[in-house]
Amino acid sequence: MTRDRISEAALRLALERGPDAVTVEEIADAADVSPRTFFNYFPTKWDAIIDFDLEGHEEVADAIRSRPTHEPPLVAVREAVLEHLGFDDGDLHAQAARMQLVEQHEGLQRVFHGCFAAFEQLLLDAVVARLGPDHDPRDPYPAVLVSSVMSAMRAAVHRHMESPDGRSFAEVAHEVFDILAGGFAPRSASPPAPRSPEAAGSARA
Amino acid sequence: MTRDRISEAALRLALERGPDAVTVEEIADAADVSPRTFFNYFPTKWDAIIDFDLEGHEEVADAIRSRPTHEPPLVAVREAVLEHLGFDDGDLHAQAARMQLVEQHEGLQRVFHGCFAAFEQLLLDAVVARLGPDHDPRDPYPAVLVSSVMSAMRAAVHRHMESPDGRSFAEVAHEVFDILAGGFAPRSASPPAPRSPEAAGSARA
DNA sequence: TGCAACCTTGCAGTCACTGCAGAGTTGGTG
DNA sequence: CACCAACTCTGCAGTGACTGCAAGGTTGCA
Repeated sequence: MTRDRISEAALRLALERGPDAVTVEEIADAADVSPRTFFNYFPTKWDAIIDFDLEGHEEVADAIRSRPTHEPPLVAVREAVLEHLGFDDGDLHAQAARMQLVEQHEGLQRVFHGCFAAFEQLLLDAVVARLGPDHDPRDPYPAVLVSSVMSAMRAAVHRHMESPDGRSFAEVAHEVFDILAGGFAPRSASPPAPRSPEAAGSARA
Repeated sequence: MTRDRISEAALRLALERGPDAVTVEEIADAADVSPRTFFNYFPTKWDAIIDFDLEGHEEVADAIRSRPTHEPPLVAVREAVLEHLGFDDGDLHAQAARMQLVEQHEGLQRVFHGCFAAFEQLLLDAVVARLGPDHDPRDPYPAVLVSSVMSAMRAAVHRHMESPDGRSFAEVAHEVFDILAGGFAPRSASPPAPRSPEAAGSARA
C-alpha cells in the first residue's frame, strides 16, 4: 500500500505539471514517505508513474500454457489474452491517463516499451513451452507471433483510448487479432469489419 | 565525425567493462572531447552506446510512400524494408555487439525499444500516407501492420545474431515476413520453410 | 580587418540514484 | 517481561547524469 500511495502521487503530480517538472522528493512528500523510501519501491521516477505490475500478467502466461495443445498458437494466445486481460473501466480510466502522458513524453515512452517487453518475454516463454521441448529453438516463429500480438494489443489500447466511439475494448481487440490472423490482407473498406458471432468464440467452438 | 568518435568509444568501453561501469567522463576522454561536448551529441549515455540514427531510416519511409499504390500494404512495406535495410556484414558485426549488450542490460533495452518505436512512427506515417487522406484515421490496421513488421524485424535480427548458421539475414527476414503474411498459420514442421525462388523477388517480378 | 556562424569548453548547479548503517515497529519465544 | 529476529522506514554521504549559460577558438566570407 505504500507502493500504491507512491505511484498514485507520482501519476497525479505528473499529470498536473508534466513528468519532467516533478522531482522524486515531491512525489515522496506527497506520498508521506522519505525520498529514500521511494527508491525502495521503484528504481526510477518513471517506473513510479507507470507502475507496471507483472504479477497479474503471469496469469496470462499460465493460461497460454494450459490451452489445449491442438490449438493453433495464435488462437491460444488470443483466447488467453482476451480472457485474462479483461480491462474493466476503472483500469481503463487510470490507464488512459497514463497513456496520455506516455504519448507526450519520450522518457516515459522508453520505460513503457521496456515494461511491455518484459511482459512479452513472459508470453514468449509460455508459447515456446507449448510448442514442446523438441521444437527448434532458433525458429523465429514464436517470437514474431508474440511480438505481433503485443503490438496489436498496444494498438488496440491506443485505438480504444483515443476515440471513444462506444466500441468496447473487447471489440477492438478482436478486430486487431483478426487482422493478424488474416495475414494483413487488404480490406475492401476501412470501417471495422463486422465479426461473425462464431468467429468471436472460434477457439472454444 | 565527432559524433562517431563518441559513439565508437562508448560502445567499445561498454563492451569492455559493462555499460554500468562506464562513466560519461570516461567516454568523453576516450573520444578526446570534453564531457560537456558529449551531451551536445547524445542526450544520455545509453543513446551514445546504441547510436541509433534515424536519418538512414527515412529512406525506408520514402520507399514505402513510392511503392505502387495497388500493392497490398504488407507487400509494400516488406519490399521497402528489405530493399533499404540491406545490412552489410560490417553493419551486422557492430550491430551484433550492440545486441549482445542490449540483451543483458535493462536500461539499454529501454532505450533500444524507444529508438525502434521512433522508427516505427516513421513507417506508420508512410503507410498511412499510402492509404490516402480518406482513410479512417481510427482504423488500427496500419498501426498493427507496422508494429508487427517491426517486431518481425527485431526477431529476425536476433535470430540472425544468435545462431550464425550460414543463413543470410535476407533469408531470415523473408521467413519472418512469410509468417506475417500467412496469418501465423501453424507450420507442419519447425525447420525453416524453404522459400521458392520466385517468392523471394515476388513484388519485383 | 571585421563579422557571423559554428563547435567546443568550463563552471555551477540540480537532481536521480545507491550503499550503508541506524532507528522504529511488529510478532513470536523463552 | 525480556529477548530476539524480521521487516520497514529513514538519514546521510557520495557518485554521476544532465542542463543552462557564457566565454573562447576556429572557419569562412565580405
